[in-house]
Amino acid sequence: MKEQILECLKKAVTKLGIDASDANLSFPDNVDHGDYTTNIALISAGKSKTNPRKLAEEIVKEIEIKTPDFLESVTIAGPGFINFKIKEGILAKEVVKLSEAGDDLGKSQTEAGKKILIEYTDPNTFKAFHIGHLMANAIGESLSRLIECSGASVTRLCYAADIGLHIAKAIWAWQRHLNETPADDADIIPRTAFLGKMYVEGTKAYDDDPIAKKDIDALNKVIYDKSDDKVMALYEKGRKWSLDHFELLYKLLDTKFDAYLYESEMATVGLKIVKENMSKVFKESDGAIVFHGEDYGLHTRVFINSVGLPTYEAKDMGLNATKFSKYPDIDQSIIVTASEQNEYFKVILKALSLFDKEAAAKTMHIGHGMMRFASGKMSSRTGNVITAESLLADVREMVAEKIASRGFGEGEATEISDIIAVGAIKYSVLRSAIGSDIIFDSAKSISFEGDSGPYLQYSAVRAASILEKAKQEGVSQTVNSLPEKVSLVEKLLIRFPEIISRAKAEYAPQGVANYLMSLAGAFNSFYASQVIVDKNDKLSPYYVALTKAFRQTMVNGLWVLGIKVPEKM
RNA sequence: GCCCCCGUAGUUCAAUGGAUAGAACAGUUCCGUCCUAAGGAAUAGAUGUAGGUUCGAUUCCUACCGAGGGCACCA
Repeated sequence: MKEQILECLKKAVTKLGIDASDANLSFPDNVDHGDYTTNIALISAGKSKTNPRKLAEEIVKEIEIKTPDFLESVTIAGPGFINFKIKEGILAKEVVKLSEAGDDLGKSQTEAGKKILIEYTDPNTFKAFHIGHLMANAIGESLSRLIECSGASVTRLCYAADIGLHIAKAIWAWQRHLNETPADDADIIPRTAFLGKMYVEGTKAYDDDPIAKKDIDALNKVIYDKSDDKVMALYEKGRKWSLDHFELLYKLLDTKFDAYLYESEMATVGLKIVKENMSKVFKESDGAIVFHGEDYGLHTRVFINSVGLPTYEAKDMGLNATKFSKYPDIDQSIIVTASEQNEYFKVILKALSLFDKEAAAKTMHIGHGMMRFASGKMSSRTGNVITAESLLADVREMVAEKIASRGFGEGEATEISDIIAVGAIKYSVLRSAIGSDIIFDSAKSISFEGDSGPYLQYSAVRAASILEKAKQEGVSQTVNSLPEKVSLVEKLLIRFPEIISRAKAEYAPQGVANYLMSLAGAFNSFYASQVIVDKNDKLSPYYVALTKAFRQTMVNGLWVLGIKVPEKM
């Protein structure tokens, strides 16, 4: 319908000598204004210095020569907006169609055939998987799903830091606490917690004690060179513990990576690339190999340090090359990290563009905000972090208390608690613009009411329970009568595909989150205002279809956010 | 010092340059024979300051104030 209105609008303005490329249709903020609106008269009146309302009148006159028959009215409002109202009966018919759509609702094929690589989460072995990683994962997963909705195929990559100074710090401390090493068959959480503690201790020693610093730097080289079996045994053990733990979390968070890349594998290839491009891109400076970003309005960064080890920068060069050699036919490579790396990635992409223009053009960095405490930044260096594990445990416990009186079996209760806890956490991340920081105080700041994940899940669950009742009461599946008037629910439902495609175009999952909130709110008002399942009401089959369309839209929309809907809650 | 981001109700967040700046939480009131009250209805409350561009600015530009991030051998 949108296409038909737009075409009709374009025809009308072209006749009046207005550039049709300015023609646009959007959703008015207030649904009373109509289903679609255009500000074309305002735009072109500005250009040609004419009266916008008068111009709008002329446009409407042109449109009215042959108005599409599904339109109720075309009116002018405010300073010169042209509002299109679709006949309510048509909207109702449209919703009945939506109720039969299923899992494809909201999906398109506009990007079919495209291959997209997306890297996110990027945890560090030997360090805690904290709520910042959880945030990164929620955002990356949602972006992946938005892209999948456009028909493109998505390859999810996880790049784990498993080499570098942070690990030398942890192992240095570990060597001093060998007798405290947890057993391999101990629970995974205390094992990785031990590693995190070692990291904090090693970092402190590195900063405070010059001798320890020297030892740790030397140990770092030993790890890169794999020159000491005892050290490597600790390294392998700790690395495996961390990776095993991450895997458990991915499962809980409903992320499935297609491939894992490790920093340790990028060192050699990264060194090689930097050395190959020494003259034109990288330069020697104080014994290190650097890229002079200043020449491009950026800042200088070290790619190979003065003892010949690749820094994160060089390894990123290797990572990038590996991505394009492993997946030669990709159209786009997206990297999602915290926004503290925004400037860093500008430098990296500039350097890359100087020797591989095509790869640089296909690569995009998306910076997401950071989880912060009201008192300041989280820091895994000092151990001032909340681990994903502890947040999940706290939130799960809050959910468990809420559902305790509902008589679920133990297994069922655990499953429901997981789904709701993860939903509550992910929603609290995804409801905001991804670039902005989130102030996080404690699990108490995760909401279960109002603008929250559980509110959305609850609305969908309640809709499911209505559908169940309709089945039991034998309300007819075929819709024979349609209402003359529709509610806000119908008007919002038909927007869903456009909401998804816009969120995808802008890499903005919060557009979906905000939409689902409005939709759920509209449905809950509708739910409260009338009985949906009623055998004596001839409109009941229609209301049931509406509920079905609502339920499916919620399920699909929440899927985009990486949030599951439980059977009951 | 230089560069980048951000300042919206008491709080946490929305708002492709457009119409009366939306929600939620907290506050004050209501709604329990009804499909799950994690719900619904009502009420009060906000664009840091000063300019500029524009028919129109929360949105763009400038300055100031305030808060964050980044700036050489960490990741």
